[in-house]
Amino acid sequence: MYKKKRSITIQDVAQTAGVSVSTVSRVLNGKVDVARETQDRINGVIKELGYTSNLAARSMRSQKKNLIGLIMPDIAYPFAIEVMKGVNRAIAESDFDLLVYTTGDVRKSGRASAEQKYVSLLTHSISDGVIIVAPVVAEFNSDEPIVSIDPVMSNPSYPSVHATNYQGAIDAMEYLLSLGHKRIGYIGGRLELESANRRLMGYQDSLAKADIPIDQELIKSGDYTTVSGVTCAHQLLAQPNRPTAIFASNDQSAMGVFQVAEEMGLRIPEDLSLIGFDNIPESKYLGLTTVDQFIFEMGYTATQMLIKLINDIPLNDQTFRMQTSLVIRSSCRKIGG
Amino acid sequence: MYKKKRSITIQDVAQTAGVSVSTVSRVLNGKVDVARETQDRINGVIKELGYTSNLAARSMRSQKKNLIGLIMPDIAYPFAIEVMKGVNRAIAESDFDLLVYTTGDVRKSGRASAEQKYVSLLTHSISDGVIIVAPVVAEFNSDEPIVSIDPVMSNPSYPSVHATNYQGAIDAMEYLLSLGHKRIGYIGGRLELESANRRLMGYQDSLAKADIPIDQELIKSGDYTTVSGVTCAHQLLAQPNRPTAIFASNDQSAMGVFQVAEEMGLRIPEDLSLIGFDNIPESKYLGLTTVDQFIFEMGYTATQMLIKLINDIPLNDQTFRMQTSLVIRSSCRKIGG
DNA sequence: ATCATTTATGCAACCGGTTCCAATAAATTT
DNA sequence: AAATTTATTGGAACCGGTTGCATAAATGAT
Repeated sequence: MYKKKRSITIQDVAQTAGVSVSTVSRVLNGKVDVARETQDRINGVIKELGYTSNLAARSMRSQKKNLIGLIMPDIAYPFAIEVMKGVNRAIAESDFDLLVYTTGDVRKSGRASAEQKYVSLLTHSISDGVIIVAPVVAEFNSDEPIVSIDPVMSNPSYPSVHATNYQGAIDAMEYLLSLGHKRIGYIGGRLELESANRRLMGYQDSLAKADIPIDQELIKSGDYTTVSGVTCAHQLLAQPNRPTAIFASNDQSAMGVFQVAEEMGLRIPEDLSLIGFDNIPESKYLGLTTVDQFIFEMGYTATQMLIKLINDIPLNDQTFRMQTSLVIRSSCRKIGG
Repeated sequence: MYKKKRSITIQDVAQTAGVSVSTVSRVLNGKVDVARETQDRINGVIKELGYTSNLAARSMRSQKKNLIGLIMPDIAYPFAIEVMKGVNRAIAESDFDLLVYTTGDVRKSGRASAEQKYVSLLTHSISDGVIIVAPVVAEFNSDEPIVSIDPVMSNPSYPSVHATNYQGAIDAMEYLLSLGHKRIGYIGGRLELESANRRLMGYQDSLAKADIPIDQELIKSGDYTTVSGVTCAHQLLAQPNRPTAIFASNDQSAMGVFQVAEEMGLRIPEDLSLIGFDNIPESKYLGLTTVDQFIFEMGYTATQMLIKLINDIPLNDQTFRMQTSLVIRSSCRKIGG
């Protein structure tokens, strides 16, 4: 039913207006060398026929598309949403429009291989540049600017913005330590991501510095989801000598801990201190003490960097390190206090 | 710096593999009539060169793009985000990928005129179909399927899904009325949207049915934002004979009421009952009693409808009415109770 | 009145693919 | 061995635009 209806092309406009296709193209692109009179006639026809240009065809020849692409495997989790909001803000302030590309599910696409596909999908077709969230490949062969958020490695070949994950973890741990905690459980994130590694390192180094031996039983590896938070929390809290505090490597997994604690009748912070990482909006309501990594700002900054690249303005820094900051709420308490 | 690098095209592949462009195209599209041996060689070259096809060029000729477009003027408010999540879910379950298009700000685009532009932008270029959120125009000239969410009119020319806004408002009001409230303030939404009108109607009709005269002083018109909620709440609560309850036509404006109440030292629900509409995630944390309109499900359903249209499966109903449901939390109380 | 410019427009190539059709070679049939 | 069929492959038109170049008409200069 839909396939038959052919849409109105520039040819139709040209024919109706009695001019050549090139002339129509010129008025569409605001070129000056077309007679006023002709312009008006063509514009009239365009309106009358309801013509709109075909993006695909256009972007195949012309340079500027005024479109920025944002690639994320999944857009339904808080981190992604915050990034989007930041990008959205920067977009709103610019001439560019935004195209968010997603497959809806990480698993739907075999990561690495798919990633390159998506990049070029948007890249040399449709947009002027691309922001990619949590990419896992080291290098893209793309003819367009790319900025990444939270990349695999600390120093990828493309510009990137990421939080000071290591320092953030140190801050979280020193806070817990300062409250007198000695048995601190850790719920890790997706280890293929640099952020997860850095946070884990921060956890371990803090312990070492405080002369507390590392107990492997206290380190559980999750994948940044609430579900994995639940699993890990169970493992952690079922132990006979259970930890007095848990450092969840992101807020989503911390939410899992909240759930398990409630199930088990453990009060937070009375019976268990909990600290997260990210500071997603929900954390405010839950009173979760966490490390703010300013996700919104990361999205905003990445977009600004990308726009600079598109306009051939050199970047001050290839990688922007977003300073994290501990936000203390009510999920931690002095031990025995 | 970026402009020079030409990306790898099908021509390059063909040349390197020593075959014609058409042959490469065939193996790319999995056509059977190519010799095994040739296929392997070409696939090798493709991998070696890191070739990926140009979406724009491809979609210009071929039918199926396996891409769905979602158009929203702004993606940074809760309603939009919930819709996206729903769409995301349906996408994840399907063969399709998703392209979300936004200008980042309603004001950046002159609505109506721009709207058509965006639709055709995605429509006859790149995607197989489009979902458009809160469109204001009555008809689109598009050669592709369209489904709208929360359209201007109750019966637009295109398929749509929207909540039972009128009934939802009635439910909210009857609840308030049943608690003994007689002076009920109303904070309206964007009146160009059908949803805002229907809810207002529900408010008025409920009052009429309960034989309570309508006081224009109690009806303030906002625009669905928290900011406007604040403004309206001020106007409502500054009155000498202030309302004992407020019905905010969406949760975001209800959040504005929370703020103002706190400022004025009014406790909710002790001093003021408050009810919202939408049931956005934040409402749970705020304990806001509200009318759930299942935004996630609307996005999910719209996507399923669209996929049906794309596959030429007829729809049971042109317009899907999502049943609303009152969710009672802790922001309302019996008057004098 | 003639020649040089300028202005307005059309022609045709091109962007990177897809697809129909024809051509060639190999395999089968008679 | 000739005729027919089948399996591969290349050629070329086409999708809907943009753009450099050529041409024609109009204007200005001499």
